[in-house]
Amino acid sequence: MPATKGVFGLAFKKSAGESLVEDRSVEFQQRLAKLGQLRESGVDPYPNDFKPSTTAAAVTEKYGPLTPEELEARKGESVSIAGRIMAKRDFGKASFVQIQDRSGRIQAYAKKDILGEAAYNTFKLCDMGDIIGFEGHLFRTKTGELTIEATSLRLLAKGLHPLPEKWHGLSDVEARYRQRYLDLMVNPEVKDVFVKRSRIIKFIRDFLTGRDFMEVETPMLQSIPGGAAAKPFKTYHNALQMELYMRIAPELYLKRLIVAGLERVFEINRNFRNEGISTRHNPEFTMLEFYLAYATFDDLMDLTEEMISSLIRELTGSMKITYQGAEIDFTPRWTRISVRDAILKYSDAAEDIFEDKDKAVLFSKKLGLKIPEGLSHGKILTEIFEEVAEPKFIQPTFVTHYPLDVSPLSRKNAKDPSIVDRFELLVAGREIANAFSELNDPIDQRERFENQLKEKAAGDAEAHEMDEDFVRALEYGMPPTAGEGIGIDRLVMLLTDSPSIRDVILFPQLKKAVSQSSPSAAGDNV
RNA sequence: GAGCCGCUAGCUCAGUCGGUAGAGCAUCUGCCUUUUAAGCAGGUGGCCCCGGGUUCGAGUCCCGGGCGGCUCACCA
Repeated sequence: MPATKGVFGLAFKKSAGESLVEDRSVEFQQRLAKLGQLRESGVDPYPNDFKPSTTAAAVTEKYGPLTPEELEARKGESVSIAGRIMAKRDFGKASFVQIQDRSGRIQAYAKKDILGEAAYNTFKLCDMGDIIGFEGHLFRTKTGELTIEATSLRLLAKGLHPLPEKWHGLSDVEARYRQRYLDLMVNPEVKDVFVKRSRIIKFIRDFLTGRDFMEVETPMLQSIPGGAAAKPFKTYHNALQMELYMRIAPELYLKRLIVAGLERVFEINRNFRNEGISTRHNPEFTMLEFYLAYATFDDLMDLTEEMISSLIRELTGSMKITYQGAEIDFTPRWTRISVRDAILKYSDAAEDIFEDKDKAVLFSKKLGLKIPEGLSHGKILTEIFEEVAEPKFIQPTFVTHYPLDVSPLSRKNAKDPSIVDRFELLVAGREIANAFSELNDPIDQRERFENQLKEKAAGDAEAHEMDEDFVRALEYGMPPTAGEGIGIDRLVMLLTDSPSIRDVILFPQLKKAVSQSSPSAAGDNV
């Protein structure tokens, strides 16, 4: 009604300033008016003294199996629930509402006879999307639905925005990412993904601590961004007057802790890489890295197999998952194949490409690969591998023995110094884990860094930096160690059948939204 | 960075050949004390992403820009 809108719109303006009531939808104005009515009738629309006694799921579990007669007999048992109104079916002097809390939904029945005139009038001013709390006992409706009959009811937080549509939910992808709280509120399958993500991380944490690993946290702000080949984010510390980088990997710090004698450490935390964004890349992403002294990359293949297969059993009760239509079987033991054998198996390459760089260049050209001038032999072989073999590994596969010059931190193979004792775990054609026997020879490590510096000088922006303190740490002696990194986001994608990394990150990185509230923002963008 | 697609009411979407901007849900008013996307009747609600251009006339056609999605490139 226009008169009501005008009156309460004006009343609100006086107390809270004009900006809030301008440029808003009609429904926002209507809800503001209801807020005003509630305050005028002495109801605090945002109280904080209500404590629910239980949850929707717990109530359903406890009372769901009982017959209507049994429920009638237990009318004296009162429960209290708090949550958001997700549906409202109003009959005038009685009403059904669906209440959603963290556990799920349950129906409540509000009847004027029971609640009384004043409380029912307050309830009438509650809308879909408001948070309410109520107390009552259980009964079953004519249609058989377990329902709480409210004996008292309170508004706990007034919502001023209408909720997305009850049937289709929120499907606009951009809105889902920018307003993830709405996505989580109305799309239950989205919440399921993040519940699963939480369980996965907890499982891994328990798995490793159960094997005497210690969880640690190492610097995210680093003066030398090391441990991976990637472009870092740069930042500046004012008081220290120094440039810092967001870390691209924790590796070099975790290995310092191995030098220190911690022997078994892991970290689950964020890495930051200043690179492109895609369905598989977010600028910040979560990485598990763990290091185990007196072990080799062979040991880590066994450990990884055990960790991931038991994780999948725990999560699904089975050893198989479906990812984007492909069935993937994690039953051990997984295939193990070297980069060299994989190339020979999946292409018609001759063996001499591994000994003769010119032959490798020739073969890569035959494949149609664009190989920049000056690319090292090992990098060319890696490119060939990625082209011909990587997409073939749908089932979990350990690909071992990468070329030396793409692995500046790995231990050389004892028999063939052109390759390293390293593996990547590939699933659905994607890298899930990367691990190696760690290089602990400080002289060798220094030479590798120096080679990286040469590549950097030759134009490779992602070549590794020299880290003198890390080399010095190795000079004190690092026990023989194996280390591994697992991209948590990509693992979660796999286990939740999510096609995009944005589906498994709560707030994925997007460009700055064009402001809807300040008209001047359009000018700022030009 | 390139190509393709999208952007219309709070949400989900129509909008024909360029000719007065629509539906469902939500919301508002009235009725309704066991509903299940409750129902019945009647209303409100629009910077058609932004800026130019063509035209008597642009949501629609053309150009430029923004944001998003997908694919490719990049990212071992």
